[in-house]
Amino acid sequence: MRRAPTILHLDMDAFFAAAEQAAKPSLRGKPVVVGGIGPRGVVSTASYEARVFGVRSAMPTAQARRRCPNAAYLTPRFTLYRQVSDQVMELLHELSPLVEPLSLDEAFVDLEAGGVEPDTAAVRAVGERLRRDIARKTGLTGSVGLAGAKMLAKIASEQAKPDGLVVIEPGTERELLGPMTVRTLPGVGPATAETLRRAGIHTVAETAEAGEAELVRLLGRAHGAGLYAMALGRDERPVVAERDAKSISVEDTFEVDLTDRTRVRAEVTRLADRCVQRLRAAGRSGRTVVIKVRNYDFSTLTRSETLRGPTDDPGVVREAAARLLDLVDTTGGVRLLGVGVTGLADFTQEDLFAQLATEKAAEEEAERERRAADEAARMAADEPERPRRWLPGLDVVHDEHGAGWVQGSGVGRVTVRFEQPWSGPGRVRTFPVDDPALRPGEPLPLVGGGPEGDRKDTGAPPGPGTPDPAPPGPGTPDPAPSVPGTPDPAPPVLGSPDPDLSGTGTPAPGLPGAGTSAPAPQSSAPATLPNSVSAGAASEPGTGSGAGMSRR
DNA sequence: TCTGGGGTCCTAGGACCC
DNA sequence: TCTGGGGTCCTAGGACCC
Repeated sequence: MRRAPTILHLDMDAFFAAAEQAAKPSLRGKPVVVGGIGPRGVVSTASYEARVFGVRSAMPTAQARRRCPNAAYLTPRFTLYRQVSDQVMELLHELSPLVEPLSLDEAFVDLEAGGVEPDTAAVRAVGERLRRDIARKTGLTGSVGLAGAKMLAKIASEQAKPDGLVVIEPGTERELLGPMTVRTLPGVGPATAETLRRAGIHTVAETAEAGEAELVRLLGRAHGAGLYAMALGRDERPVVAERDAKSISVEDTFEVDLTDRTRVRAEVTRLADRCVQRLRAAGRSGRTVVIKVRNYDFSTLTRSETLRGPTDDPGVVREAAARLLDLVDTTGGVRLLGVGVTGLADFTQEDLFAQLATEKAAEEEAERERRAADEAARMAADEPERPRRWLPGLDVVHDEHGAGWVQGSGVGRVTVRFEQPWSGPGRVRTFPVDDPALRPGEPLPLVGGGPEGDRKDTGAPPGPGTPDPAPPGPGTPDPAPSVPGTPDPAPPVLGSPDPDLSGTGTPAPGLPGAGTSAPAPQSSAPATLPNSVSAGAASEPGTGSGAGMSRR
């Protein structure tokens, strides 16, 4: 606990939704919900306008739609969010070398390590300047908390929201925290709160009064002791820059539960490949392969297998995942599948043992065969060249009308609003979904684009050569002529009424699962056989879990 | 029309070793 | 031959966070 509030916590306000509003002028000041669009989607972020209607993060999107039918429901555009996040993180690094990102929109900064004078006036000035810089550079707002400890800085930024700054003066924390609910403390979720409630503990002050021994009894060693310290305002955790990832995983929830075992196997294979792609992109390899299965009744289980050495070989991960799947009964229907890798290392098996060129060549040959088999499997699993899915919110470019975004689609049509971050609200046009003039586009920068911004392919060419009779282009402050009466009298149905293009990039439901998914080719991977046999294997199929359709 | 996707950390039991 | 004790690895599950 420092004697000056030199730990800064930054939290961008309604980040995803705010970025969408900055990108899409017609949505400014209106309720916007970013998240899963499909029948099983959940809300990632709701704009403040949508929160008024009770829409919250983690709420099922279906429920959000009931509460706020007129909001724009948009699929997330992580490419954009990452770009903006990079800009923000860059600003933070100008303050100190010690920056600890918590997510795309949140980070701690150790101002003391950045040489900022350890007094309230100085850190406050730094915080305010940061907020101005963020607004100037990204067009978005962020809230800043300053305190002598991480936990308190985070609580401060929460209190500062939206678009504010709060300093917690060292020495005042116990008084401040005392009356707050235990849920304020980091690490206290629904389960812990319920345990504490049953013990008559509701506030932070009551948590402190309970004493460490009691908390440890209730919650276990680590959690109890940690919580007790937090309740006293004690938090010595240092700000740590860039930690290496410890696991990499991918998962998909299906719009309709999977029952066909062949299809389940094909999906696990796809997930294994996606997981390895990410693993390789990160330049890592992993030793333990994990699969995750969520059943129709939401019960969830994992199975894992530790290999003899780390691998980034797609075939090896696929085969391990397939073996693990064999341990699981999926007859009731599968809602979600996941594949992950843990025990990450920075090297691969080949680096260590494959100096021999012959071995290397064999490896590559096997790899080629796998890819071919893969391709065949994909064909067989009828995944034709990816039917174009116009998800609401995504960027598009039209040959004539330029850059815009998908407002909705269905019954063979797609509705696009043509506007850019720097334009006025744009107008809406509808096309056949297979209109060759319409292509997916790239996110446009929120700030600094614009007519003179010399963008290529934004479809907002400043000069001549804009055949559109009434393009909402630059210099045309045109407030959406097609929508008279400013506040969208009939807010276009955002999101899609059409079930077949809902969803999150998961395959369309109702595929006949015609997968004659080619059996994986010969493994030939002696270096990565399982090291141990799962102790639980014997008790697996048929018994307990299989029939366990109880609970809930 | 209930409940995403990507992570982290902790606990607990069994195996295995000394 | 009434049975220690610690340490590490592996597996499974759960809570929590954004």
